[in-house]
Amino acid sequence: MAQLNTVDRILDAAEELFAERGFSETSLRMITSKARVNLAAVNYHFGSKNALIHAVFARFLTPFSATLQHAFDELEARCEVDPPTLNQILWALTESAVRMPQRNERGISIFMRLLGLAYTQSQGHLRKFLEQEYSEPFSRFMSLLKDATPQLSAVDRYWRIQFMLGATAFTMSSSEALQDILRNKLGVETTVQEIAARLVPFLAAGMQAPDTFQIPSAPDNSPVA
Amino acid sequence: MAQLNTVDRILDAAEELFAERGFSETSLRMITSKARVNLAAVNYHFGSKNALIHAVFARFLTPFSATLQHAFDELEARCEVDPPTLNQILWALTESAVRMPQRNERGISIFMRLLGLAYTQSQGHLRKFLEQEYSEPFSRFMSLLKDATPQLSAVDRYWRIQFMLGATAFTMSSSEALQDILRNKLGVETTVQEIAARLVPFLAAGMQAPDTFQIPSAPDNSPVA
DNA sequence: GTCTGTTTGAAACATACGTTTGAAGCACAT
DNA sequence: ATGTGCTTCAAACGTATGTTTCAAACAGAC
Repeated sequence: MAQLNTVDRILDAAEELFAERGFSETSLRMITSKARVNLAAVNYHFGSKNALIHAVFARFLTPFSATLQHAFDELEARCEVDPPTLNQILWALTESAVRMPQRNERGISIFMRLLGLAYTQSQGHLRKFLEQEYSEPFSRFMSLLKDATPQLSAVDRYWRIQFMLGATAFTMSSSEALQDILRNKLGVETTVQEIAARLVPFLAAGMQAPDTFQIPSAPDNSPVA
Repeated sequence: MAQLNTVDRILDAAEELFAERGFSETSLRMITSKARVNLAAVNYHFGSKNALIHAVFARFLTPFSATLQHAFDELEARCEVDPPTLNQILWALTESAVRMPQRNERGISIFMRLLGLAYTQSQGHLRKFLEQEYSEPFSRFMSLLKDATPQLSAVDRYWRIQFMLGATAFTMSSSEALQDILRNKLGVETTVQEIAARLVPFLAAGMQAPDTFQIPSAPDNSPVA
């Protein structure tokens, strides 16, 4: 690995370790020793561990957010009259992610895994940070989705978006492990692009599924027959 | 809250706190003070924090596993010739979860959130514990899914199962937060049963989506249309 | 060379954690 | 009443964490 400055070395090490182990489970000492940097460097350059977490996210989220805005601009410009379709929106998102310049071949995996962790781990400060830093592309995505699925009620749409996010974040976040399993079991090689290519139709189909047809009733009978 | 014995008080408190904050972020001191129990009681009754985590899972997973096996038995008995359909399998799973006797009204939320955490926060010891304790119902579920989706290639099925798991684990693991957002934004109350009722059609539709229609190539052409 | 502002370094700090200890408390059979 | 086995308790232990300190090293300007 090239000899980078202290700040970047810390960010690289932190990014990788956070993605591997989560935030609370990664100590500053792990980060600084992986980065071959003095322990105090984190607090000197970033101020605190939480600020370092924010910086890790900002480093890839800020350019991604710009790329995404651009992709959405193009999309809306291309189809002036009708709103973009669900497939178009999802592909724009996917392509923006795939096209992001990666620091290494695992870039997308790490990227996705971190996003999943941001959602999943309870870190209140992170959620707050992401919400106030990147609310614009997010709500724009939501708004596009809304126009693309007018047949859905607001509540249905809300939940189905969560399902999409879940399938994506979860799969991508463990994509390396999943690719390994597939290689060992079926002898198949898979790229992240191919996973995305399988994911988008899945999501689109789920998003456009027929209405909820049944609510399970209250369980007043014995759980075992 | 009724005056239970020490072991149950610890399990109740731990379950709730783990679901709220995750495992690493929950200390034994939080647990014992919420349970109004001496700090040493955890190590006395369970041996270690990890063993306590296992016990929390075992308490609801063991009866759930039995319920599920029973539901699968019924399902296979009901349709002797044709294998159970995808919808039937998913509903059997959902109903088994919903019908589990709950300690309180948030029981299912906690239950689901813990399952989600088990997948995402994956503490190594937890994954190992779950795999060797509950591999049977899991592989049976996989096998049923295989028979229900003969039209899918093994690779497609594999990925789509991951997508389903992801959507489920992810949504359920943050179901309370998502319910809060929905309450504040749209003023809608949602039960876990309703989430499940929305999730199943989404999953079934995604699972049966038409074949992958396109693999994105090097990113210079537009994938849309 | 010397000064100046920035960055690194080794060490310590305060705090929180999981775990262990050993005495005290308790219920119950003898 | 006395002894016994299990449970609770306050206190301490050892370790790991995030953070701070302050001197040393460094780089660039004069």
